[in-house]
Amino acid sequence: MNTVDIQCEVATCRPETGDDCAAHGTCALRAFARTDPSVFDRISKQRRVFRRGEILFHAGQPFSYVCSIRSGSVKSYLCSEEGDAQVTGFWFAGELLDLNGIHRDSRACVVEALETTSVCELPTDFLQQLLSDVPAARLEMLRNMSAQVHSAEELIRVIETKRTDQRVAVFLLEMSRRVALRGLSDREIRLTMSHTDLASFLGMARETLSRTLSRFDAEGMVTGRGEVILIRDPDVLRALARG
Amino acid sequence: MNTVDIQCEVATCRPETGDDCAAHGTCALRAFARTDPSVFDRISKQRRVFRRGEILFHAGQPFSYVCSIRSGSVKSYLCSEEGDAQVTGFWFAGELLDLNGIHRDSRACVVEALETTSVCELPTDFLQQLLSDVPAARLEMLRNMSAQVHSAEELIRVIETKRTDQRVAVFLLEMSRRVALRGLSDREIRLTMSHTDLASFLGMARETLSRTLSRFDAEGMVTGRGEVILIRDPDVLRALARG
DNA sequence: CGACTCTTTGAATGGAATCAACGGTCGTGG
DNA sequence: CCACGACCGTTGATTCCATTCAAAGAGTCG
Repeated sequence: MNTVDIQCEVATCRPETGDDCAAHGTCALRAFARTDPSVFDRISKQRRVFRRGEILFHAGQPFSYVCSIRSGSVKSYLCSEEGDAQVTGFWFAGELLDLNGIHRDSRACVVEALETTSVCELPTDFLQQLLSDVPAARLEMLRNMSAQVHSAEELIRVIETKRTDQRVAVFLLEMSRRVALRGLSDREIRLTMSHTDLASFLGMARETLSRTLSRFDAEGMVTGRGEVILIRDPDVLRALARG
Repeated sequence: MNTVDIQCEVATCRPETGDDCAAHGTCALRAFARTDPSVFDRISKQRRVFRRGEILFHAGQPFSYVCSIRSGSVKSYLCSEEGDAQVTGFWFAGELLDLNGIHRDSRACVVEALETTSVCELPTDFLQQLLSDVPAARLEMLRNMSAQVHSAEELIRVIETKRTDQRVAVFLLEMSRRVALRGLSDREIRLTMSHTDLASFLGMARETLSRTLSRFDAEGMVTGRGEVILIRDPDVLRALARG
């Protein structure tokens, strides 16, 4: 068994069950089951697969389960009264979705699959039971939500203080960090979302994003601006992101 | 006993102890002690008072207690490597501070008193114990953190999609909502922070904020732009905020 | 009273949005 | 198999909102 297999031995990530989980040790639900192997089955039984464009859930629906991504990627977005969508995030294997819906017992945003995506669904009553019985689950849940507050505030800081090209640099570096966490190359970024989605997330016009990526390519910082972007010069990117 | 006294009977808010808590039923620590009056004393014993400009804690310090505001107000901010401060939030009576520090066991931001401010400090080991023993505390903590993720995302949406004058309108309405929660007039906004702080929070230059408030005053939507702002025409403000 | 900080207002600059048109890709259906 | 339309991305020209620069005014504290 190699390293990846060892990291995948718990909770949602069991190779022996024919698993497709790509979380590679980053799965937040892992910790929930750490002390009691019997909960493995209960968590891993609740699975679903969505294809590109399919909706995992809509804003306003009851918050009946916590959703964790096994593989693939999704975007979350808000719909204003005027009908225009504001993308609030992109989520990858191992990450928990829509935790900001808990405080109202209903989904805060729409979540849509960006590619074929497999998820685990943890019913909220079972979550409550886990939080009651398993100290590690309590800690993990606190840490996970805390991290989400942190990353939201970090995004605010970037949007408020950085130019558009710096925001793009920050995003590429952040994506690099996230794919590296999952054991993949930190040089190869797969953009499963459209430029329109990404521009919305970064708070700029899609034309501006397009121009920026073109410039990064022309200046040799990255290669490509389509689905795959290769980071050529992380140091220059970091210098730009720093401002 | 009037309504306010009843709302203040628990946890950090007991009039009979000569209390100065202004949370008026919005105190997040309330729920922590709901089922067991004995924890009241333990929570309410840990108090401190800070004067304007004093630091409650610095970024990077160990996360040894959760801090809840009894009365007064504070700002939280990040310091970048270049030394410039980015204000991440303003916090008032009943609100929990720096929950985004939990995931690293260290303070994520600097918190500074904007006026004379009284706080409750709940040691983390005691918090863990409460989360283990008191289901209501678990729920409250989840909801509170979820709400913080939600409000951060809401701020992102506002900053990314609204013009500067719309952001100011949104802020004033949000402040109106928050003071109303505490039983005060929803027409009178006390700005305990400087324009510089507020402009940083809203992602604009302080000159722009100043101009915007002047215009709001001149156009009759509000009165005053100093420490106290009176909302004259909430409907126009709402229409502007909606965009 | 004077030093300091914070706020206000004006004028000029600049960055990003918007408007507009073209090119590429994909899926569909003739 | 190719033509067509829909959608997405690219690039250029123009416009405008907000920042920046600059300076004066107001408030505060020792």
